[in-house]
Amino acid sequence: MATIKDVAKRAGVAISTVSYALNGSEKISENTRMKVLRAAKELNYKKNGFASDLKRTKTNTIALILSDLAGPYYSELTTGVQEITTAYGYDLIACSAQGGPQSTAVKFLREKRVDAAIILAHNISNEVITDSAREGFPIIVLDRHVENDHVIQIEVDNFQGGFEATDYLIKKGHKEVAFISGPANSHDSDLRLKGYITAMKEAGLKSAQRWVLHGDFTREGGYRATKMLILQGTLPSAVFYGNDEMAIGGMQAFKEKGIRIPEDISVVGFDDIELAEFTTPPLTTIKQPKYEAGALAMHLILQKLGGGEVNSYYKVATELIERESVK
Amino acid sequence: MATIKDVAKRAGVAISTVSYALNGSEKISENTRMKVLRAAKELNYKKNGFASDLKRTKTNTIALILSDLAGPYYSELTTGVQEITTAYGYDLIACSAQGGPQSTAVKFLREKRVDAAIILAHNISNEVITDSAREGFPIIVLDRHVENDHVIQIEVDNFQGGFEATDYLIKKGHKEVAFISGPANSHDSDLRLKGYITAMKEAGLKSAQRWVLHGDFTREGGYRATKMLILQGTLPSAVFYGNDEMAIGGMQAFKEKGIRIPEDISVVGFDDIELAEFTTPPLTTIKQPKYEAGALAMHLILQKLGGGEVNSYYKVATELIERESVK
DNA sequence: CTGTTAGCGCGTTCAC
DNA sequence: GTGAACGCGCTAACAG
Repeated sequence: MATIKDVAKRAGVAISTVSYALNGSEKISENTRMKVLRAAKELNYKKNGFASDLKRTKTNTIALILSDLAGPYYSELTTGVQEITTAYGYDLIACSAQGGPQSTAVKFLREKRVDAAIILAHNISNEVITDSAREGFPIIVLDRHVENDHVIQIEVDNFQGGFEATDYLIKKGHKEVAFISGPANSHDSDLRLKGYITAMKEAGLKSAQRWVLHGDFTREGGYRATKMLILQGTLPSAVFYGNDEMAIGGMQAFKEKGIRIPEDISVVGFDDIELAEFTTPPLTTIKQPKYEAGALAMHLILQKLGGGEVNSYYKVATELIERESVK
Repeated sequence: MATIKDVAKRAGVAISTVSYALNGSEKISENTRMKVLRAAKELNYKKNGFASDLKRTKTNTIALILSDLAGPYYSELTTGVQEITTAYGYDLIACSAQGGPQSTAVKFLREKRVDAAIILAHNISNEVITDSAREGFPIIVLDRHVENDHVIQIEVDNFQGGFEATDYLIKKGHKEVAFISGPANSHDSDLRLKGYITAMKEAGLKSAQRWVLHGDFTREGGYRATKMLILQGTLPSAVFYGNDEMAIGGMQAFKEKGIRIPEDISVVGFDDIELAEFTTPPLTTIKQPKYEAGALAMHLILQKLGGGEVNSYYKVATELIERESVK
């Protein structure tokens, strides 16, 4: 691998001259620049990215940290982030938090391999985050709660979403609405549940214990929870699933028992994943404004990186997407 | 940010001692090690990733280059890559080739910011690839053709897949089969088309010009091509779409015209994307062995990195997934 | 065995 | 346009 030194030698100039010429500085004559460019080409010279990052103490790249590179993939969020990133000449890499403290994500965070990070991963500990957070290294966390001066939080309004879904069902005439929750430690699921309970209460309805079941945000979990619901004998008239994946699993369970949606039971999900549009029937759900969240995250990063001040907490609103799974 | 120097000072030892202690060298007494570790902790010391990469001239990370981080996302492929990567202690990052020569992907490739790369992006030029390829920097390209000694190719057997799909339709009794192609410059689409033509020919059937339509691998493109097909007046009895996205668009077009699948017309796709299972009716398609391709790619990289020799071309077989869109 | 010195790796940038 | 310091961590060689 040719280094800048080789180029300098070949072009017959100083190393610094090569650096200036290659980086488009004004102080180099057109003539010398050509010489340098030619030499670089002949040697197939490529600069070593680290060396330059090391010197600049800036990498110009932002990390998007996901719990698992292999999805479930938030393509809208990524789009939001990506558009802003490229518009401002930053680079974006995605890395996985799979593998705990050994994961790529943690390594990049700790070792300052990027200028800023957007974290959308529940499988990375708060400790790692607070530990890496510091002045001049903006970290944005999505949908989680981290107490730290240098961490900025963006949260989807899960409470409102839960409320909205339940309220919609109630307005449609449903009086007995079940809720299938996410995993026990999920902050999101908790808030959706609170929204559900509040809506029920405000409508003067009871959210009976036996109609709040436990799922885990997976299709399989939704399927199992729904089986249990069916086993209980009497069915509610509607089910609000904590997310779409579980709703899909649940619909599968109903289908197997010959329970029709929405004729026999109504179903609402949460997230509005791409699949939601393609289930039979298409799933009514609460859309998370992922694109907006992503774009906002990048905007905040740019502001911080530019030395500006921003708030440390943002909440983005959900939206009800009416399809055909509710009667 | 504390550096190794600060830690040395605080622990009252030399810089090299700190380095040895932190990297688990034998030559440091337990006592000193503790002192160093404590000092590092107190200062919240994190090593600077670049400095060490620079010295080692090795990053221990592999890049997965995608045409667009925001998908269409090959989650199975990623899984294949990811599993091997983590099993061997390498880091994996995904980056986008969106933005041409300015893209993150190109930068990482040229500037040697990773130890190896897997490229699954048609929007990156062959020139960039051959230009970056060199001894000791394994590059694997998926589903594309690059002439270079240092580039390893893995290709799905698109010809066989195209043949298989068409042959299946023929065996089901279809005599008039249309094909909707991908974009004009797509090598993949070309081979699928060749497979289609060969199957038709072998069965003694004509692949009439008007039944080979042009699409672009998008849902929208499939929709438009299908509209055109319908406009032509007489319908074939089956359509083989160059990929699933187009098939989904096409099914939409048929539905709008009241043409039933599979009663009135049969449909086969290609890829077996996740959605294929959820369309109405579920889509019969050709599955690409993405997981295997990803795992193979990583295995080859590890071998090359370990100094081994590998072939420069691999072909992986497709598989027909029968669902309900064919009569 | 412990710790130190010195120099490397490569590009950037300041002072001349 | 140039020389040299610098960024930061790693490691060989050497002294204690």
